[in-house]
Amino acid sequence: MEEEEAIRRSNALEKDDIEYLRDDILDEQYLFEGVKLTDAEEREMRYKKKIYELVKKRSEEDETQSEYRIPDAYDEEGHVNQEKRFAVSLQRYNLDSAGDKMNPFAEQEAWEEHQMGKASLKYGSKNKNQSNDYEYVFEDKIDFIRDSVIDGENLDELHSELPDKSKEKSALEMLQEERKTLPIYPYRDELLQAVNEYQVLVIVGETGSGKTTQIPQYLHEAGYTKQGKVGCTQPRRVAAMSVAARVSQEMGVKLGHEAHCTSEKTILKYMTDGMLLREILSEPNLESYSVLMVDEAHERTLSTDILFGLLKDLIKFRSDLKLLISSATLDAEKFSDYFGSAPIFKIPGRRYPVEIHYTKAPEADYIDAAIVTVLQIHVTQSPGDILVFLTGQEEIETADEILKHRTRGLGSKIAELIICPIYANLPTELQAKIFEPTPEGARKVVLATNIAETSLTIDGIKYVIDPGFSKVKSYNPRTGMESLLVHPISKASAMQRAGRSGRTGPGKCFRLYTLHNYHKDMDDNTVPEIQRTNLANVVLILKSLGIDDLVNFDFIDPPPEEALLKALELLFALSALNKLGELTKVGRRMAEFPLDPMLSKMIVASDKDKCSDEIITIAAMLSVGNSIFYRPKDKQVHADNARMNFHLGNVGDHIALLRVYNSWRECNYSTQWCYENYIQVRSMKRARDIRDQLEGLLERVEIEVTSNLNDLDAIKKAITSGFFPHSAKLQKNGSYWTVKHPQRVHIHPSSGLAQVLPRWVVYHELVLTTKEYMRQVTELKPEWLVEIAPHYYQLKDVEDPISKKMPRGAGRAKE
DNA sequence: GAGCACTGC
Repeated sequence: MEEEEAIRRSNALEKDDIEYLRDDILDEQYLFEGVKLTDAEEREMRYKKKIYELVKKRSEEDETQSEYRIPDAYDEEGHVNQEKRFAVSLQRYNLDSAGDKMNPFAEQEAWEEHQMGKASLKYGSKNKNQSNDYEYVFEDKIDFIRDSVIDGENLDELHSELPDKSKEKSALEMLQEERKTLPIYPYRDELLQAVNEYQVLVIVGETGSGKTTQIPQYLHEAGYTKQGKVGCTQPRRVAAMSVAARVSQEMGVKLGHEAHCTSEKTILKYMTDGMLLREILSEPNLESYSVLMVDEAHERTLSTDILFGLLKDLIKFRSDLKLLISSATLDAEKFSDYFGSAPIFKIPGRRYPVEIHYTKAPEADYIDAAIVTVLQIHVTQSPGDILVFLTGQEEIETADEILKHRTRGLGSKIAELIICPIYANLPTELQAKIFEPTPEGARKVVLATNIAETSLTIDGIKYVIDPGFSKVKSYNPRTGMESLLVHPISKASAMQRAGRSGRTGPGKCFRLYTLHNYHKDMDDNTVPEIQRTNLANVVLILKSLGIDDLVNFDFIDPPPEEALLKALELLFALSALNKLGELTKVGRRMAEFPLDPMLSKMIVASDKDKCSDEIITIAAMLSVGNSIFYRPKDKQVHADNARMNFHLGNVGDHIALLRVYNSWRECNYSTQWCYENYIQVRSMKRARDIRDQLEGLLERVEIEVTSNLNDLDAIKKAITSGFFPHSAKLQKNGSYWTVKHPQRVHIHPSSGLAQVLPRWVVYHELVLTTKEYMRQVTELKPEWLVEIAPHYYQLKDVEDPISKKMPRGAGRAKE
């Protein structure tokens, strides 16, 4: 009976299932060797082995090649470059596949060998492998070598000087007591003296030293706020807001008065770096400030880099302005050099030691390696949660599935493993799961993107698994194409990731690459954003500040000259600059909007077509990005159907976005409506915020808010006024050819027009993934191009040889 | 018929 059933089931097995099955057997044998199984468990195991043997035997008969899981392709712009991935792991992979060709059953043999090894390990050899230098976390698949320990800092204080909560104290007094326990407190007077003495100071302080909350308060206490505000910039909005809230609590004032926000009385202001940048536009000398602190400068955001250039110049004219640059250790010298050898002031952080482990040999499949490592930690290491860094949503979903599968069925034999995925596009309700405390006896494993590297901290993490990759946005100024590619992280990122394990106690970090990889294949620092992004917006801001010689602007790291020229070229085409490179009236109006120039131009142009109301909605929706539609893996069909409702009539993606927003507004910004239509509430709220802001700005540039919803052509024309450089023409084979700077592109499959293929389109952006895709596409009448941008398009550009052969409308699906 | 790290205005 059991035999027959096994044969029947083995016939139905897919390749993936076989791998799962084998993994199950291996897991089970490894994890529970020596543990007495119940009868049922033993039967189950016997049964699984039977199926596996049957499948194995059959595959031998078929003489099929055994398959090794190939590491994900590392795509480069336009092609796949395997070599560029960690060379060593590649080497190993090549060796393996060479072996494959000679022996199609290599994998099966390896499995048998493995089983043999198991038998001998049982009798004691396991322990012999362990020594102090080599810590074998598991002998099975991945060997780790303990390499170093990042020392903890300032720990005595942490234990001894906690505030005495036994005495009766007011909340404010308690907060004041707590302030004194921060690592920065003993350095207060020394720091103030240094600020007094030098105009620019580089402050090096680990997270947890209290620098962000305390330094502005110290400056206030020392009287700097009598001459002007103390401003402090953060790369992220949430950080700025939460710090402001904390500080106003400590100062015993209401948020928005003494700390943060805009009123006359504001003395401490926490803001994003982008906000300060825009403030310089209206107040070039920043007269209302006496001190500026650029926090988290090592993150090198686009705005931080621009601020550096502007502030370096500004302090020459404002000798009374104090500048503090706060950074993590690695970049401090560089900042100091840039600001004329400014002194560096070091503040210890509050961190526990972290042990760093490297793999002994490179791992070709890092997802698999990460999963194995999770299971090993779970079985062999003391309690504490695990954080795994992966590159994207898809990887996280895959890892989630495999982990669930592998732990299922183990039931009560191992402690519970709670799997929590986290990435930016995950709906908020699901994100909350990672902050729930782990129940007694269970262990939490967080599968995260880079979001966990800087943007959020999770308590209770003791183990970090770092495969060493992340997705990096890059920009090709020649083609104007953006791409999001998997790339090895920098050493600085690796340190940051490791540090995430030592926040609440001593931690361990398992790096799924070798020490050799770390030294040879990883850059010291991540390439700053300014060198891998579209600079159109930056150039417009600098131009409106009267900075004309951009090539010689004092960037701390200059962007590629080609990117600057491309940006100038675009601004000229949009009529924001004249032939002399001077800002025009249109350009001045555009600069008022905190958007990419093509979006700003679209808004400014909407005045003419009397559809500014619709256009600012579209601009807001486009700025939110591609996180409007929610498409869970198990409900893709429903989600796609819901999405197509907004595309009825093949109106194009821009109008579809407008319909989404208007429908949401009509039902009173209902959350329920979002759920029903597979729309992300969070993104919609953000779109609403941006839209409100844009509406306010319309008034400033004296554009009336007018609605022209019935004339879709007017709306499309306004879109074209901003995006005419992004036009493309259909080719016979269904691909498109961009009109200027010709290259082959395709409509992204998520577009409502992907099946429709209009002859002419205007697109929002080009992205390179598996192909060159246009994302957010709307149909266009070619004569508009000549009408709207006669300086850019001539009749010959839009003459359409196809149209002479095909009647109008051919090549399109029925509407 | 593909796939999207993060952030900001």
